[in-house]
Amino acid sequence: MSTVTITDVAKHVGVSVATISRHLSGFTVRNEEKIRQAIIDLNYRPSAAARNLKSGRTGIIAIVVPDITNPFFASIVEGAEGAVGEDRMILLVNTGDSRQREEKALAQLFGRVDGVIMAPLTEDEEGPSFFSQFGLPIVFVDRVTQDGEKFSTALTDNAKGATIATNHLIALGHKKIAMISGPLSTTPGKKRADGFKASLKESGLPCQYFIESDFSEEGGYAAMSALLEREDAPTAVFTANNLMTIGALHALRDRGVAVPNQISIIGFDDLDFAELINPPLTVIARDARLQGALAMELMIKQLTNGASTQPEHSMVDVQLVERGSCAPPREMQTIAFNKVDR
Amino acid sequence: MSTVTITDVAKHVGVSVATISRHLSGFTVRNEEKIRQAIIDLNYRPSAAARNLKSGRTGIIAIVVPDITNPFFASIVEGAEGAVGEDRMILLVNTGDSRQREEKALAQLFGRVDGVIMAPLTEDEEGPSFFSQFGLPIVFVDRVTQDGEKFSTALTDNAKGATIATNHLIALGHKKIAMISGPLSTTPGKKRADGFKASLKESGLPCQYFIESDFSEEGGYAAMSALLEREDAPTAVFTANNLMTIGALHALRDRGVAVPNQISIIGFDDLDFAELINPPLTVIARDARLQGALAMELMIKQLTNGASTQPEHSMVDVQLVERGSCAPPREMQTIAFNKVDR
DNA sequence: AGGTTATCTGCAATCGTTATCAGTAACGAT
DNA sequence: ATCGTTACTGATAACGATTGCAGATAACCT
Repeated sequence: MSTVTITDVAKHVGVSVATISRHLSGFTVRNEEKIRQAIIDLNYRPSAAARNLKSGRTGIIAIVVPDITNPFFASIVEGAEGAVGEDRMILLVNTGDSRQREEKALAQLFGRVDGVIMAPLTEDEEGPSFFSQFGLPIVFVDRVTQDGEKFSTALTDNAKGATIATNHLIALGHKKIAMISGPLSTTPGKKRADGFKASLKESGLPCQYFIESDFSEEGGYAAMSALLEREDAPTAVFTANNLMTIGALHALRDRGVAVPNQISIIGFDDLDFAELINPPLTVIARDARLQGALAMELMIKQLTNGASTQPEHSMVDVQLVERGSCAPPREMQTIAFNKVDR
Repeated sequence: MSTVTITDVAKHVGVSVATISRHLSGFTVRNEEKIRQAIIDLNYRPSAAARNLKSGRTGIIAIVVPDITNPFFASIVEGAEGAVGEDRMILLVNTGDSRQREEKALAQLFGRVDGVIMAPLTEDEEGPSFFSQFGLPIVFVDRVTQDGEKFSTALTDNAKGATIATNHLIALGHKKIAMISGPLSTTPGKKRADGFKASLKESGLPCQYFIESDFSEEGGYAAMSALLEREDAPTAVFTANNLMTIGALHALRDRGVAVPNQISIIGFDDLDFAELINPPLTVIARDARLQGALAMELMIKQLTNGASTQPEHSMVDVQLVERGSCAPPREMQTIAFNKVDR
């Protein structure tokens, strides 16, 4: 427990501190064996603080996420963890969706870490980027800020995902398609909403069931409830992230709305239990772990190549996982019936 | 990007470094305003490394968990995050269920952090506790090592939870009750198994469907599959954690076994979507966030009171959340039927 | 044995900050 | 004018490691 330093080891062996230091950094020294033994006997551990001070490196990479209990971000972190390598560690910061905590964290991180992988809360930044003032290497994951181009990024093909989801519903015959969107101030919020709207327009459908929510379970619940209360309710809904999908499903359940009989639903981001619910949930899936790993690789590349490195942009693909929560709209039958009726 | 030090600020203002340092630590100095301005102009940020070296404190508390993608541990982390306070940060280490990574992490953590909150992989430790060799303040959360008594702990009332679950099934009339258990080498694995076995014994029931698994989704799937293949399959099953519950549910679904009609299931740990599956899942729930917060509080107490502090042990309560996955066994009817038959 | 390398060694400076200590200026009281 | 008190300041020694430099030892060759 005592604080045994390199000097103690040197004295114990009878050599200078320089020799011990050299041994530690892998040089061959004369009393190799004696030193090794002394280190064990004294239970010596080099002071990380002193090393940092000399070298200017900490061997720590920070990951800043808005909400660690969101399985998506947990997977990002896990992926990054897996790619971090032997000689570095990860410092996790959970900003809890608070802009204030995000700022404070970034300020505190300076000097404590070699770089920051982050999913910023919002793209809306007044003036020159808030992040430029810190000389820290930054890699954006999942989300970027306005001037994100200047940094390396590991993003998802959001537009494509939204397009696939929307077209899937359109192909099934839906005309009244709703979207429960994330905040348009975030990258995925904006991009997914854009993809949705573009798909509707391309098919000549009006965009009349668009709700901007907040990526939270509660938000999804509220938005779904609002949609269901409309006189002319939609027949299908695209929820822009996992949490809102859960919220929406709760709302549907609470009101006894049958899926996909009365309403079809497709979510962005797969869920662990998507197959367990009734009916199994159709989703747009992506590899979050891979995305986290990519972000870490970009960071490490930047760290090893020095500040001169050009920013790189990687993107993970999305894909449609059809299960059972989407079906043709009930109106299809009604319309057919009407035709016969005439 | 540049590396502006306290000396630069001192020169810029025309005072000594000592004055700047004093200003930074809150003393009143003469050129207050000038200094403040210089700090902004030069964009000076005190070097954390140098401060650490002087003070011996880092302001960082590590949390070591086996698997961050497990929602339970994610909540633990979130709870701890919430209780960490203004002037400290959290360093997350995900050991990925690897003993090797756990050891390495702990060694690397030394000197980098002021304390460690950890959920160790296993209780089985040969010889004197592995952790004693590090002079780090340690708080165990959810799990302990053999000599855990010497450290502060924030645990769950595992025995009580298992007892409630088992008795719930017994009260419904089940005789053939299975348990898909976690590793008996872990605290929750052992304690929950003990509670299960004690409950059976108390009711005079044999313990013939006990499977020791590994707290993973795959493990739960395999265990459930094995149970279903037995000639004399159980009528109820108690799964010892969230992941294994998910795995078991998948196995049931894949084989088309009806819940709770053919088999009842109760899980330890609530799940976000427990209400969404069909039927809604009955579980033993606890407040993981609270547990994480408690662990952090114990750590902070230890840090502020110094090493002299007596270890404290806190425990979070559990409770039964009845939904729809448990019902009386079908045999009840069969038996009645058989009797009539004779 | 002598000379020339090739290795290894210790000394001391350095990283950026804080703590100690002695010192100076300002001010009021005598 | 002198003294004592208060309130601040600057120089300097740590904190524990790394590293360039110069010197010492060993190894090698003729």
